[in-house]
Amino acid sequence: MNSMPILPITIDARIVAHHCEACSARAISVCGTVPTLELDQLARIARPAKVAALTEFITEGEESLDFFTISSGTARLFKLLPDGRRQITGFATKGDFLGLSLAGRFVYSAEAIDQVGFCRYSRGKWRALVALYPQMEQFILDIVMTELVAAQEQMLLLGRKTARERLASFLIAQDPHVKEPKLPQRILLAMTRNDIADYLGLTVETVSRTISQLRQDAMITVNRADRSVVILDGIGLRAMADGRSLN
Amino acid sequence: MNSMPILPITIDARIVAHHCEACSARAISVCGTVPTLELDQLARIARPAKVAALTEFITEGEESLDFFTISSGTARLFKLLPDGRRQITGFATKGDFLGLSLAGRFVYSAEAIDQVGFCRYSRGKWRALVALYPQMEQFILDIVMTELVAAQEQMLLLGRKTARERLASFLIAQDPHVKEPKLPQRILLAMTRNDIADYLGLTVETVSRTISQLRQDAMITVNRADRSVVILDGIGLRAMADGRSLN
DNA sequence: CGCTATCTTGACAATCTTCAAGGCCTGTGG
DNA sequence: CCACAGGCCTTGAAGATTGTCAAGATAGCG
Repeated sequence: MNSMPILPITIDARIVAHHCEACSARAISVCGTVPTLELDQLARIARPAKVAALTEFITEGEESLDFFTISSGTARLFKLLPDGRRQITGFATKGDFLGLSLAGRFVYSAEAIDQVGFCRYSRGKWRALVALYPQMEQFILDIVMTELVAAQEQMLLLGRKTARERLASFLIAQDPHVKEPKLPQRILLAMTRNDIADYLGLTVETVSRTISQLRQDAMITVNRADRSVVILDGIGLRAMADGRSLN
Repeated sequence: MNSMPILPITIDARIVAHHCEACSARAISVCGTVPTLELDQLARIARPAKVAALTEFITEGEESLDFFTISSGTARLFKLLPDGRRQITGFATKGDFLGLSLAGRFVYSAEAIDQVGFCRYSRGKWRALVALYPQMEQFILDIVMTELVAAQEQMLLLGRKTARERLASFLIAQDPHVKEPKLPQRILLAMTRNDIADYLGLTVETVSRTISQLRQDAMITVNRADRSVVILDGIGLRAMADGRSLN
């Protein structure tokens, strides 16, 4: 299936490894499982790239030759129906690992929301690397399991939550300080209202109206200029997200 | 974390292995990755059990001490909201592997629909076995990835498909002969209309009405006595499921 | 400074839900 | 063997949440 040997190349490893060593995504990505000393192995097969906003770099149904790890920016992952209905299955940011496939074909598309930096890896060469560093497989299993847990949570949201509950769930999940529901937290949203709608199984109008409601209820404030949201009532929003709210 | 050694027990392995060797689920389950000759290793840690219909054998949020493999019957996997709203995330049958957990707690509940047979495995002993048979980890990764693909497909269904499209998708997925859309196919449903509703993000009434519609449109026939459905127009149903149908 | 994207808001429509009642099937007991 | 009880399923009528269509507001960009 794969042919290129990854070992017998004899250029200076320190130079090759440089872009991986310096990569700020490494600490939180699969790349972190490769020991620093052997990072040149990874760097040799990583093909870094940068794409502009709105570039589709993974297309559902196409042959899945590569894996991707995101190093900067935000991408939306989505599935389409023939008439254009879109379901966003998730957003990918720094450190995320993309390229789930079935029978050699990608199962979703990925599009850059803003400028996105990523590394491509040929699946064949990647497999050879995983064989060398078994801890990578364990790490990937953890990633996939975490994603599966998130996917099931999203099924609950899409199948059973109201528009308000969906928005509350979404906003809380965007909050990087999820753990401490203290102080007002400011969230910067990379995605448009339309993206949020397609992620939550709603329309743009419903998203907009619901956000306005939450603002009127003094649970959040919104700044359209920089697409930021401040959570005023984290406790209340959390209760609403969990379906514990009265209305 | 785990302590019990799994190797030094000296009773006749052929006897211990018996219930695994004879198990009809082994061919399609993780258990199949353990070589037949070493099946006693697996049999020694497998704790077979049988539960009656409506027994909840996994509870969301409880400590996840065990894994499960289903050997017979059908179980529903679900998540609940505090007010009782339920989302069924999947159905498990012979060969399926259960017990996804996060931070040591189950992320969904599982309940027997009819009489369900399964094997329990302590997570600690299981890990020791996986260490011995690395192909098990690969197999588990494949399972989890397949489930993730299915979960994302279900997100598309829950977020963007109409009631008719949901029912069509569900019925097609139940058809064991999915590959060949020929001849009328008979499907035996283990679950109630209520289960189907909670799986598709609808109400019982909508499920019932939509099934009636499909019957009037001569796409299926339904037998309430044995809970069977016959697919008359597989092509049309498939088109509807994929969102290619006109109405 | 106007052009275009995105977002917001309003009025109306539709799908799906809710509430209610009746029918079907099974199993149990007289 | 038949009657009755209890699930489960189906159907109807009314209601509500969300979607659709349309127009206006705001902000970024040349």
